[in-house]
Order: sequence, then C-alpha cells, then structure tokens
Amino acid sequence: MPELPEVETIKNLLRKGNGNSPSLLGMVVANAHLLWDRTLAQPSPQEFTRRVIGQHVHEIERRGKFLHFRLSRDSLLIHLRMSGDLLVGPLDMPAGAYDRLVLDMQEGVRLVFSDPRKFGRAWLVDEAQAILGALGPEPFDPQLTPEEFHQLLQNHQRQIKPLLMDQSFLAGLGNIYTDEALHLARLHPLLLSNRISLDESARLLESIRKVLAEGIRRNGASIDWVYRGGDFQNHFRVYQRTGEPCPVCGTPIARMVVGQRGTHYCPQCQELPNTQEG
DNA sequence: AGGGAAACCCGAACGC
DNA sequence: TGCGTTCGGGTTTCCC
Repeated sequence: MPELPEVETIKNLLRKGNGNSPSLLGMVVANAHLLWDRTLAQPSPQEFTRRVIGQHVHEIERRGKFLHFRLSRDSLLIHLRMSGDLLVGPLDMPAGAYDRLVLDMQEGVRLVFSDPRKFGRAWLVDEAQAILGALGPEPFDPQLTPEEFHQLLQNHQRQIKPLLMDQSFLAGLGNIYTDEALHLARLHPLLLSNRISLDESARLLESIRKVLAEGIRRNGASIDWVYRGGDFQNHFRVYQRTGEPCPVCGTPIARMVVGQRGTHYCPQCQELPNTQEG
C-alpha cells in the first residue's frame, strides 16, 4: 500500500523533519532492537546489531518503494510492503504492539519500524545495488522519454496493468496508482503492452507522472487503518470506487480481477480495442 | 516468456 | 453479542 508517493512522503519527513519530528541526518546509531526476527531479511540479528551500531546516517533516499539509509559503511534498506510505517520519537516513546525493529540514536531519538502484518523487510548490506539493482527505472527519470518507454513496452507482450506493477519493469507503482494512471490515460488494464502506440505510450507515461505527482503533493494516500497524514484517498478517480460515477463520463466504475489484483476502471473511457478481445 | 496460484500475515469487514 | 469466514495488499516462489 505504501507506493512511491507514500514512501517519498516518509522519506522527506525522516530527512527534513517537521515541527514534531527531527531530521535523522547526521545522527549516530547507538542501539538496535529486533522484536520480530523475520522483519530482518539480512544479515543475522547478531551481525545486524554489531554492524549497525556506531554508523552515522549520511543520507536518506527513496528508490522505487524502498527507503535507502546511507550509513557510514553500509546501506540500510527498508521496504514497508503492505502495512509498514516508520515512526520517530524520543527514547521513552511508548512501545507499540506492532513494533518490529527499533533503532536508538545517540541524539536521544528513536526510529521505529512498525508493521502489523509483518510483510515489511529490512536489509543491512554493504552494497545497496545488490538489492536495488533488480528495479526498473524511476518514473520521473528524465532519461525515461516517451520513445524509450514505448520501446520498453514493445519488449513485452503482457497485460499492461501487471506489467506496470512489475517493479523490475518500472519502480514505484502499486495497485492504487496503477489503476489511477490507466484511467487518466484511457487505457484498459488488459491491453497488451506491445499493442500500445507511441502516442498512447506518451500519454501513459505522462499520466503515471501526473498521478504520482498529485499523490506526493497530497502527502500520499491514507487507506485502511494506516493513516500517514496524506489525503490523496479523497481524490481517487477509480480506485475503490466500484459503482460510483466515472469523474469523466459518469459511467459506473467497474471492478475486475487482473493478475490476482482488484482492478477498477471505467468501461466507457477505457475500452479494450476489439482487435484485442479477452 | 507470461500467467495463475499459493505463500507470507492479520485487521477489518462480512455473514450468520 | 459473538463467532467463523473471507478479503486484500506487495512480493516471492513455484508450476504450467
């Protein structure tokens, strides 16, 4: 659920801080507590604690849906998956029922990786590329031109929705923003990628960037019970709006399952060309 | 190569 | 009210 805009929002908070929460930049890890073993993908809990203590936080970045903490020697990578969140507070902040990994800073600040559903993962690695190298391009990468994007689409014969959600194809889109982008681009979720014209590719890339930019501007979406302060959930075009009118034409939004994912679209605006039925 | 299914999880929503 | 069942989400893994 945290997709690119939500992760970007969290990254900005950790990096810059706000009225309630300090920036973590420059702080030094003083202690680590792993409360749920499987949250740590690698290395072992013992090695993690031994290695992470004493390292400075030099930079905090986002790549796809990963948070990337550049430490003195290593990289700490965190993927929030479904329900993960990162909380910052004082060392005596009350423990949460879903706290999985806690880092205490020498500066008296605590960073908590909270995750009710335990899907989230953290890695401590000396080379971030070992994990991030599998990701496709960033949607906002200026080198990703409409022509290049069109070519990437031609390289596959796949349903466009699952392809857009494939992180090795493009990094950052999840179920929400994919449905939103396809509706804005007026493309059916089942459209085969190599049937997409250059014009449509340009429209799709622009739509992806627009919905992501709006998500970031609104500090992400807060859905289910995971509230992160954003309000993009109040501006969905199709996501979770089954039966409600399409904002463009008024046709009731339809729902189907594509690649095991709930998929919301307008049957009027996002018609599947009759040259590609089924 | 692509697609479907299952696995990992559990709070919420639903059905009775 | 309270119980049991189903759902959904990101990703990996396995199978066809």
